[in-house]
Amino acid sequence: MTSRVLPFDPIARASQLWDERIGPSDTMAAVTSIMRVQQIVQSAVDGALKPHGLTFARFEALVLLTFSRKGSLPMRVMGERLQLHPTSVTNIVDRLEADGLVQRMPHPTDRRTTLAEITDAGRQRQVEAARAVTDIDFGLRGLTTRQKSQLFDLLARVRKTSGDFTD
Amino acid sequence: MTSRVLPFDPIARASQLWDERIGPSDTMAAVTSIMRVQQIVQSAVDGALKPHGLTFARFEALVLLTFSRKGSLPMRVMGERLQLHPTSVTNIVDRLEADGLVQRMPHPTDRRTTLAEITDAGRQRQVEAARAVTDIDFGLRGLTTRQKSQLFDLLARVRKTSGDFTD
DNA sequence: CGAATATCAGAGAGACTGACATGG
DNA sequence: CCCATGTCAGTCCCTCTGATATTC
Repeated sequence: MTSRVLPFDPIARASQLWDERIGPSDTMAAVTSIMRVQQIVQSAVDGALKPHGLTFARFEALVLLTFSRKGSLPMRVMGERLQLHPTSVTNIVDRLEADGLVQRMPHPTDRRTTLAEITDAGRQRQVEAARAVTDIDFGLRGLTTRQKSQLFDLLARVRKTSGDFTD
Repeated sequence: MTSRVLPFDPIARASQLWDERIGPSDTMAAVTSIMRVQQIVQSAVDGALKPHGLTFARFEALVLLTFSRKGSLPMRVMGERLQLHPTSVTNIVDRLEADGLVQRMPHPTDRRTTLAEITDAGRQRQVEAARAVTDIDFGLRGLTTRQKSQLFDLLARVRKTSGDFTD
């Protein structure tokens, strides 16, 4: 990882140079920061989930199914909610099913669609995994509850403007 | 991409259920949002850079070299600044060099280290690519300058707390 | 018939591990 | 001798494209 502590903020420095030589740097600084923090968080979460045989994407799928009324959802709906490519859904459900955490079931009325149903083992694993990630605060450190809420609000604007949802 | 507009915010909904069934959801909501926005931005930026034969990672490397005093940096330093794994630096410089945008040079005094030096073609490409990404605002839409600055500040706290830098 | 759902094969990206050669 | 630097081979995860079978 070349995990070394720099004596200055590399993004702030790049931002300053960008401003001097290219133009307004507010967008560039925000975007680069998002990229880096995503990397920090992803790495922390994946590390915490590894002992439980999950990645963040698989964990999210498991949580989504846990939260669903019947413990099952059409694969297409999973893709919508998690913003995943259809082939990614297939892949993720493959892995979860291979581990016995999820089971593919036929849809009762529409024979095109496949339901992914969480198993008892899946529900159990979800609880353990949720504890693992909350124990490390999802790798998101240094923010108060209020600041996390601000962060969420700012990012929600971006998601909404980008067409993820309306409301 | 299953690019469909949902009539509600999927993260807000998941956050509410998380709160009811698992515990405080502020961290989960913030982290999930970061993941999603990173995906939005990455996809937009990579799309804008594709016609120029660059990815965001390669673009960042090119910019870093452009900003350097001598137009060249040791690979190790590039890894530090861009927070990249040594093998990723090798990979990225490989691609840039294959496209003639960068040139590997021996270090004048330390024969262990290799310098990556930007070429004239590299500088030119960097200018074109910078225009391409700024034209689409790096895919970061819906925020004012002030909000982008807030976002940067919040994320800088996370980066600093996670040990990216001190100052 | 056209559209929707899911799958598969194959490509590309970057991250990481472990091993290695070279040199300070 | 130990450590630093860079490379290589190989694995993993996710993403996307294009093609396909099935069903609505």
